Amino acid sequence: MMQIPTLPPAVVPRLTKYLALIQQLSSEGVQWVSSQDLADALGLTSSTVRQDLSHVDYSGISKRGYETTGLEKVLAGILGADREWKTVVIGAGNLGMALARHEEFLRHGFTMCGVFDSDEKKIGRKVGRLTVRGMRDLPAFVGSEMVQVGVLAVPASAAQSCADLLIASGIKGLLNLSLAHLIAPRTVAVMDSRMIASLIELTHAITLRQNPSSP
Amino acid sequence: MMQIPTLPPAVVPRLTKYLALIQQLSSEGVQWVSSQDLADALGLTSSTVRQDLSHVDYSGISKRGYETTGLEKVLAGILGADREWKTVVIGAGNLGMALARHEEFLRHGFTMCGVFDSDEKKIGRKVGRLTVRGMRDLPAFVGSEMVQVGVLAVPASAAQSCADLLIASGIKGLLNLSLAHLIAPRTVAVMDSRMIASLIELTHAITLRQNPSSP
DNA sequence: TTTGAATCGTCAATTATTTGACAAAAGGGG
DNA sequence: CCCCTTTTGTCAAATAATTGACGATTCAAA
Repeated sequence: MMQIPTLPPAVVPRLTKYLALIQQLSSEGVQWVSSQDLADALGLTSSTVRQDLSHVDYSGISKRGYETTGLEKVLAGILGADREWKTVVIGAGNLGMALARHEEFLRHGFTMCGVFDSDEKKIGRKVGRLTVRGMRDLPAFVGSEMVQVGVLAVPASAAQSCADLLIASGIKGLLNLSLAHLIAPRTVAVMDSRMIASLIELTHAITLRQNPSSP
Repeated sequence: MMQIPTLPPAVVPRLTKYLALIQQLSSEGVQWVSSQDLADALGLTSSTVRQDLSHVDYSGISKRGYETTGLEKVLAGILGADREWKTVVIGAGNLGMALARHEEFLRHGFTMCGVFDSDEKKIGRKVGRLTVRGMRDLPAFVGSEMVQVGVLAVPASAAQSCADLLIASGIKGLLNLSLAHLIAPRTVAVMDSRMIASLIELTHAITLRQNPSSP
């Protein structure tokens, strides 16, 4: 079985950046990429890139760098980006509906197989080739369809209760798009991708830059 | 003028979490919150919370903790969450349209004042009370409306060129929702909130948890 | 074949972050 | 009023992340 050593937490987000960039490069026909190339493109030092890639079971070659196709394959394997992931969206508001139709997800291996909402009025609506279902159907659906990933596109106030239902249904991982902090057992992975929080960090950064005491 | 000392990078994302939680608590009528309360709710240690808040010009009181309304105000000031931010969305696909209508943005002070797309066929479509405009109108619009924030909801391949146009138009900050890495001058703040990248980190975490060598 | 330049892998030094510890402050009960 | 408990603010220790340095390797050109 393939080795998957635990990586330092700071490394994982950068591996996703390397993978994204290398996928682009290899699709453009680039065959070799050096740690310096990656660093320049991503605003890092080449030392950081080499240190990160030392955690990965793939060797570069002096004077050439890393072969894009090989490194792409290894990174995708470590990150799980070489598999299909059955995914449901919770919340059929503007955001949830848009995500259910977002082709980018499919392109990266996330197969949207259901959209759920607690609002009776939304049940039955069409979203692309899917139909909005009620929350009460969720546990059976996740169980029978072997859904692994749930995307929470619900208001912060509903996020924890939706998460609890998904967890009880046997979901493996949650992507939280709400501003709420989710509590989950260690057996379930949770990642936050909170646009509002990012926007607030952004306005902090803007304020700093406009302030004379900034660096 | 208000002090805005530069904060350690690791602290800022946590301040947004404290703010979100305290806003919820104070709306529920909670008047005092201790570092331990915050830590428990967010999965941190109370030491980290106190260390973080020591960067902030606001004192707690022994035996009580921090007053929610006061701390909320100070955090909001530091993070820029007490102001209005004129915002445009670039990209009128599923995601861009959904974001333009997302009430959560407005509720947090981000006033959507324009949606832009390079696709001629999309120009003129209605998005709530807004109308999709062409990219060529963007520079004049950003300038005359004093738009400060741009949200990039375009494919990775178009992200950098859209960013360049926004930067040339005088935008102050960018929220990048694409998988691409953006390059910008230091005068323009950039934050990434890449759902696909988060999903890939999530599948890595799921894979780890299913692997016997995991912690 | 030898030399020179580019680039890797790794180690050690530096810098940053998180944690634990505790004196001082504040409130409440006797 | 004094003591006991809770909780802050801060310091120093422990841990983690990043960077710089350099020998080893590889390729290409002389």
